[in-house]
Amino acid sequence: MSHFGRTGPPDIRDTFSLLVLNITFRTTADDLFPLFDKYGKVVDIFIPRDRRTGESRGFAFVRYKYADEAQKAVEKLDGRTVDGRDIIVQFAKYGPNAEPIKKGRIMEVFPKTEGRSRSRSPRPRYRDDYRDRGYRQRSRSRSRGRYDWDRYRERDRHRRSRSRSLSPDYYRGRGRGRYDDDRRRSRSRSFGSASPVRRSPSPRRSLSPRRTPPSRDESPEKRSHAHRSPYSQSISPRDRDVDSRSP
DNA sequence: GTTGAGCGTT
Repeated sequence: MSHFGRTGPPDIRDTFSLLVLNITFRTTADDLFPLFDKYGKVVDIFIPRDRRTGESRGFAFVRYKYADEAQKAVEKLDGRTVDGRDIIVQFAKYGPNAEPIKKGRIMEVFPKTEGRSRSRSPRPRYRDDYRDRGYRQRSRSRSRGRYDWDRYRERDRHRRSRSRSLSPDYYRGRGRGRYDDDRRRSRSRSFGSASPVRRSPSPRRSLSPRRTPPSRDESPEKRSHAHRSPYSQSISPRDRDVDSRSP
């Protein structure tokens, strides 16, 4: 396989997804491919990006064809320094559909590792050992605490009075718990078409009655500036050549 | 332009 991430999940019939955390925000699938491919057959690599900025979130998903290979990669690449940062490789806990992995799929199905002390406990919880080392002494302050966001919000308001509901709302959805709730709610809505509207059609207008130019859909300039190729997800640099080549 | 807990797309 040359390129991944063509148009969604290729085929997850018996593939094992590995979650790579702590990767730099600049690390791309192309950088992870050679690393993971060396330890096994990588079926696909996907790096979730942010909808707003489009930047990597700091973690990636590597799909292996075989569990033993995935386990090997986890043991070999877990803790390795990539791009100046030690990445964390572990088996994905949830599936692509925000659903828990079924048993016998990704959890632990390595009869070979039985000899190891890691028979059934691939990992205590998270990187407790890492914390012990003092990797995260700064507490679990998230990426952007309220501090930064507060400043960002103010600054934003000064610029274009961007709807602040966008920032907190978007990040609020990060919790998968809300997904479940949302989904369930959606189903309920189907049941009763005459469901009470919970959200106003134009909440931002109420929030910003002063002036909210809808023309600025979403900083078209920024988007234009973002020369992020559409295959940013794919790790096929050759495609770019083909596309760049003259007719 | 930055950031650092976590779990994913056409």
